[in-house]
Amino acid sequence: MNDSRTRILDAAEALFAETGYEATSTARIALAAEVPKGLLFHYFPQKLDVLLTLIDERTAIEEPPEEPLPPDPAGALRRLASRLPLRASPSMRRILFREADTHRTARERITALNRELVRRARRALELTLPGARGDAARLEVAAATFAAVLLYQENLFHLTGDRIDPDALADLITRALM
Amino acid sequence: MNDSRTRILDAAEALFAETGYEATSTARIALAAEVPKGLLFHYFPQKLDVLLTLIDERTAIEEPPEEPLPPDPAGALRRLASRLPLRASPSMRRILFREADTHRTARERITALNRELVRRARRALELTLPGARGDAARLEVAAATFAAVLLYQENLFHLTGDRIDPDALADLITRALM
Amino acid sequence: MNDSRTRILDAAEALFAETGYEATSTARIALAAEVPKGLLFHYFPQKLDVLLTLIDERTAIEEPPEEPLPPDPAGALRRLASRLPLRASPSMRRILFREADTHRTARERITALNRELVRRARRALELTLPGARGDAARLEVAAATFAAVLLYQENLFHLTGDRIDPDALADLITRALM
Amino acid sequence: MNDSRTRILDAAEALFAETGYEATSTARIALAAEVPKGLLFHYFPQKLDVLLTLIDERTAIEEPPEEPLPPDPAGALRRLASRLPLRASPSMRRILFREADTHRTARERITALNRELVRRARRALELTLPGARGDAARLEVAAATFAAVLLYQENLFHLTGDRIDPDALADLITRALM
DNA sequence: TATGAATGAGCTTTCATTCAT
DNA sequence: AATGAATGAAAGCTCATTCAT
Repeated sequence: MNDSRTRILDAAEALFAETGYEATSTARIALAAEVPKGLLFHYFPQKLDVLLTLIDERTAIEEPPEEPLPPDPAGALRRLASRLPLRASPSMRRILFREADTHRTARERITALNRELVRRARRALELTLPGARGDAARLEVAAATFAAVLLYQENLFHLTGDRIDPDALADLITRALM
Repeated sequence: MNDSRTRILDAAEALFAETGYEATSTARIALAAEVPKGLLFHYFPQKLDVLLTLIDERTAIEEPPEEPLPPDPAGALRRLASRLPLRASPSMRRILFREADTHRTARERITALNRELVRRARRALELTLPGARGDAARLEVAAATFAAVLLYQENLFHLTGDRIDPDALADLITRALM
Repeated sequence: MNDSRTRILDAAEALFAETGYEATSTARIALAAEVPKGLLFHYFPQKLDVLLTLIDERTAIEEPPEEPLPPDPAGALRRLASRLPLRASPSMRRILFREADTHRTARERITALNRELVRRARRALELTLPGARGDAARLEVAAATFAAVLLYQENLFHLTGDRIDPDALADLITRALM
Repeated sequence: MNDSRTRILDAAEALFAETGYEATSTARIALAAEVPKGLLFHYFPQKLDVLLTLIDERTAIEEPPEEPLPPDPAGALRRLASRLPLRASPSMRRILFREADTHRTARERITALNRELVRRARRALELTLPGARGDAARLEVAAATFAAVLLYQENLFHLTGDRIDPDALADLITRALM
């Protein structure tokens, strides 16, 4: 139901990801969505509302899952690395990172994502390396580093082309704490 | 001499950094540079040329310095972290990262920066940790991780607000290799 | 209905005829048509489309009529001369000839007009001068000459101011073939 | 001597012929002439002066030659047809005809050319067909027709592509008067 | 909801022309 | 005579947005 609205958002998602928000005209969105130009403004009074709606409805920071973590630190980090706690299509991820510079809403999502990622990494390390708890500061740095690399990959990998193997990363971080 | 051209580039640099390339009109650039609109196109036939010229003339990947590295790995990494091998103002850095998604020239600079950064980190670790040379793969991951965090900071720090202490990072990486 | 589009074409037709395509600005067309500047580009994405549409919609090469020709050659040519097989206003005719040099579409129309004109003249002479059929080459030259003078008048008369009387022309051509 | 001025005129001649006066910018002329933009305006205060100078200096209507005409009418016309009494390069001829619609100076040259052409044709026919002198009106039409076809060829031949053989034309006109 | 014509501000770019050197 | 930076009006065109139907 409400086919048009969805088609508009689909088209905008694809175009924003490819060309960027500013360089995408509402006319092009309507054309790609096969919807009359006027209808776009029926659902989204301003062009900006299309972007905000996309971020609002098509990106979400996930809660940590219920399943128990693997007992070893490398395994725990590896599982974390296997999937960012961000429910969003590849297109939406690109949009989120690209527009974060200029749009608060996108920036807030990324901040939340970063925070959640660090929190999970910290918790995973705390649980699997009880001995390391003594040095809380070092553990924090390890968690932040882990999160930074994952977000770096998400954001800049398609630019630099070099990818860090998640397993090797998990292994590296673990070693630093033992 | 050639005051106007410089003023145009200065104005563009500031505005592109603040608002992004697409959202900055040539009229605003000319106004900020206090030159007539037409003059901008005398020096830069297309708006895009302003951006490309900025990247070309105001960003450069530095060659590694001559000075000897500190003998300890943490110290060597720390010195590396203290300054990216990128000769560019803070504004130009923002522009470089923001436009990398859509402009090949910017993307190539970042790729080169990443490569140079990894190369230096690798070399620093090889020289200061001769024993680690045995495990080349792990050393490579360590170098890449180090570079990733530095670029992540450069790119996303002003978004997430969390900063990883470079000294602690250097320490962490070093530990993982011992 | 669709008043604006027609008004734009009307205004363009008048202005192109008077000043030429290149020297007529879209702003002047919109002003003369009493429509906002933007609307012109709603109907015609490029300025050139206005010209091409005019040529396409407002000039047409006519098919020969059904009515029987007068039995005598001079009469037959005279009727031909009385009306070019070109359905187009005087303004459109001027535009067609003036822009033929630089626009293929206009050139093609004139070529078609020339061909049709020669074809009709040849046929008129063949039918009314059965005896002349023997010298096909001379008849062809006569037809081509007749067509050339008519198109010359159309194109250059308002320049030179001298007009050849069509009846006298028909008479002259006929005499040459007897 | 005065190389620059000549180079500007040469470049303008080529460009006006190819693209038309309006569509040729002074910058393009200067570029093609390999002359600084400012210099053009030193020699020609206005762009229009370039065109007027070209017409003034590089087109001229020729006086009739001294040599005696061939004694037969077809031969006399044939010689006339072999060369228009217009001293001008092919480029200048195109410019003359193309700009005649909008520039009085060009129009006046063509009018003069037409008049001279008719005058010569009339005189040729009078001299070689003394018997025809009786019907002055018919002779006038013949001369005008002859001139019209020659100018038509000059102006529209490269458009329609069909060329009337001058010998056959001379023959046709002659026959009509006998 | 749906439609696409209408609007006008603003965009990038072009241009003829000026002028200090 | 030579030069190219400077000027600003105006060009073609794009755009988000409105609105009558």
